Amino acid sequence: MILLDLKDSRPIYEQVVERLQELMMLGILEEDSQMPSVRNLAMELSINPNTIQRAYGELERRGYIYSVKGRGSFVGSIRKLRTAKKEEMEKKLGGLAKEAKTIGIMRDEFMAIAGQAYDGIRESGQISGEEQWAMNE
Amino acid sequence: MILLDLKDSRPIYEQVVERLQELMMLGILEEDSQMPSVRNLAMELSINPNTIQRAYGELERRGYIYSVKGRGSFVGSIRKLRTAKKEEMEKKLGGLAKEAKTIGIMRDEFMAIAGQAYDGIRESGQISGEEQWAMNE
Amino acid sequence: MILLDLKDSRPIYEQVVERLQELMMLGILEEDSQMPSVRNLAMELSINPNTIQRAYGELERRGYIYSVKGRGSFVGSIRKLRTAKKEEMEKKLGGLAKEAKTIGIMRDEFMAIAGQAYDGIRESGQISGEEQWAMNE
Amino acid sequence: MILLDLKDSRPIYEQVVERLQELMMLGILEEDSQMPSVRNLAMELSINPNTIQRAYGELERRGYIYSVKGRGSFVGSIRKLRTAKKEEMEKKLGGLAKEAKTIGIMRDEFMAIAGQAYDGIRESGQISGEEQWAMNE
DNA sequence: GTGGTCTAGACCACG
DNA sequence: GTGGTCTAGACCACC
Repeated sequence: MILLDLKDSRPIYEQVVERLQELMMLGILEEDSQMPSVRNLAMELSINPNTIQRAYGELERRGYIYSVKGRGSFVGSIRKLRTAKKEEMEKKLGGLAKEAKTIGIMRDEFMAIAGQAYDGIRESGQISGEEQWAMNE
Repeated sequence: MILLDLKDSRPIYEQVVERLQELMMLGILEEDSQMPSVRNLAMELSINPNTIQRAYGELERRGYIYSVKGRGSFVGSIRKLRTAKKEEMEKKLGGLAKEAKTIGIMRDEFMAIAGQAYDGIRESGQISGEEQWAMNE
Repeated sequence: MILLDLKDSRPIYEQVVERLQELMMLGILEEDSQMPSVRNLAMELSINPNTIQRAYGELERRGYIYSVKGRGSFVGSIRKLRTAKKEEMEKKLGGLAKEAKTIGIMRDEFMAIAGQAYDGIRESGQISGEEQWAMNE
Repeated sequence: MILLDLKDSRPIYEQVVERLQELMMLGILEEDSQMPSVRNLAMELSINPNTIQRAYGELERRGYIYSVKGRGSFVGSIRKLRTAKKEEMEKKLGGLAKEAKTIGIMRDEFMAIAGQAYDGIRESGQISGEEQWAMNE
């Protein structure tokens, strides 16, 4: 369920955070259901529990999960988060648009690229062998 | 010509790389013209020559400049670079589109956001048109 | 009578302690009356008896209740407790005042904030007056 | 300059965060000045660098400092933070007021306590021997 | 030298 | 069993 790319420059804990967010957005991790325990998930991904701990900390700070000592971590209210996530995306798109302008890409061309980007998504980065497979739900 | 933001979390060499790319795209640094020398540029920006060295290394690796031993570095073929840069942008947009899909944003909505992003770019304290000069070429 | 919020980050035993203190302050649990037995209360709240045990331990340590071996736990002298509780609050307020001073808040401003805090307490989704009952005494 | 109370139940990194915030608010750590390095501060306080790292991470997240890899950490814009801090304080006071109401403290009494708290601040918790002294500026 | 990430292993509070 | 904190020591990217 979670693929780690050890070759990726992004830190592992961030990859975990992002992937778990996706799983919630997709409804695979349901609201108020219990998250895998820090230790279990760490074992399944063959990484250190501290790394998972940090990922969970991030998720809690961002409101995606809530944790209770001695009981576990649980999926938070997803509806509220979806809008926040959307705003975040708008900001990223804004940055990209700005970049496009500086290299002389006009509006029409930019929109064309965007449309084509949305339509033809071929799994970026064909699975490169070194990736790890873990956590079969 | 180059503005460094020391408060920016991005490494300095990366800021230099990006800004130099822009200057080429805008035609301010012309094809086959000579780049400023490493030590000169370093002095003008008041940063370590190693940092410029690294920036130039990056630019060469990406094909933006070519160096001739004993003579200096020169701007590469801009036309080729512009297409490369555009492809890079397409890839980024693709990633964003993929992300949008996972949280349930449909095509129409995505395009609307993209258009709005291109049109209404208000950047906090942006100096557009007449940029500040930290280095006179 | 006691509402537990499993989503609250505070430990359950602490929620129980606080709520029982309130019930005494409000006179709902009367002086020298018998407290519910550990196992009864645990069953009614559907939580582990150990948790109630710990809550009672805390209450006894703080002087809110006293236990008689073989007979049970009983509510202590409320008058004494009220003053203790008030002192505790004074200490907290003192800490807050100290903090206020360090960031340059003057007396007038501090008092204004305090007054406004006492008057306008709008709690999100607060059930005031007729609270929900999780346990009928 | 920074006192750690190892007996305090609050985690060390949090004590460090709070103390550093105070030092900024008091102007002892000036805007845009460089913070002590992670390793140095850790050594001076005789704690693990990771703990300082975490404290700095918190401070950066909250906007109190900004960090640049390879250069160091620097004090951020304090003016903006002061207002945020004040709002946070209002919230705390609100919680305290609510608590006061539940135990039957009326408005007049609450205000009296608040005033007295602001006036007579005797350093809470006389230095208890076990505290550590470190980081003489 | 700097900050940032990760691992390994430990201890604590909570249920 | 759970999450949370801390230590010790390592490696990396950056300047």
